[in-house]
Amino acid sequence: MSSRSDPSPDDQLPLPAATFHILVALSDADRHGYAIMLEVAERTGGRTKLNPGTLYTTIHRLLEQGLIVELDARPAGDDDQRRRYYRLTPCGRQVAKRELARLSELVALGRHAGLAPKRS
Amino acid sequence: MSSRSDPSPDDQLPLPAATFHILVALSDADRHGYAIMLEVAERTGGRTKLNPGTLYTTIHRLLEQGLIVELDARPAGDDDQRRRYYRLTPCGRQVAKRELARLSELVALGRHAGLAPKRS
DNA sequence: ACCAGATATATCTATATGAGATATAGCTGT
DNA sequence: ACAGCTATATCTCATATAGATATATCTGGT
Repeated sequence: MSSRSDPSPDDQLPLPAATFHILVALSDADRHGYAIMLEVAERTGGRTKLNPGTLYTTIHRLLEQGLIVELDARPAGDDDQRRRYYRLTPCGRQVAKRELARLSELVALGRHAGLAPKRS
Repeated sequence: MSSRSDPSPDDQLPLPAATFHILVALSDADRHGYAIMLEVAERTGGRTKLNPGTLYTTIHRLLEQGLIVELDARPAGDDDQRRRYYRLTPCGRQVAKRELARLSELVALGRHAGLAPKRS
């Protein structure tokens, strides 16, 4: 799939599904990888589960692309040294917003075409 | 990404992006491949364009999965023998609906997390 | 009738993404 | 000390998409 003649922040759209889930999970709090996994499962009512392979390779890609950053310090009260915390960058938030807008249009498209969703 | 413990019609969710676009394009009319391409471009305001590689390989997959069927006869008035027309099956429509519902939940998720889309 | 260009389908290779398995180490409670 | 959960990481394989290319058919102009 291609998206336009792209001189803009839409370059990386559409986002892979796992990527979008991770950005959403980070949109309201800094989290470590495993917490992202749990958060996605919870928010989707268990319907979508990231597996480790997808999760960590996607995290690495997001770091390279500058959509998220790793924090130096753990939040106060957390001394589990294994955890690595990540935060959405302004750029990452921007991309997530654009993707949400795109998905939103997609949904509108489907509805107008007569594909009313069962619920929601 | 995985979707549950699947004894149901959600087996094939989440749909690849191109797949969903094709199903939507077929949801209100029978069309041939090239027409699907144009339809998707038009419905998305030119923002999403299927290229031939993606289009035809996806069509073959959809035929195998029984989500669409190829029509024997061309619509009256069309004598372009190159065209191959496709129609959404009841099963295909069901899957498209489920996918729409899933996307719809995704959008709701993003909104609640504070990612308000710019427009729409 | 001829030709150019658009229409239409198809296939090939390469890359990106995701699933699933496996590994390893640090925590927590008993 | 041990079991089991938490947490990150990596490997291999399958699938999905992009992009290039090929080829045939149709349409309009001359």
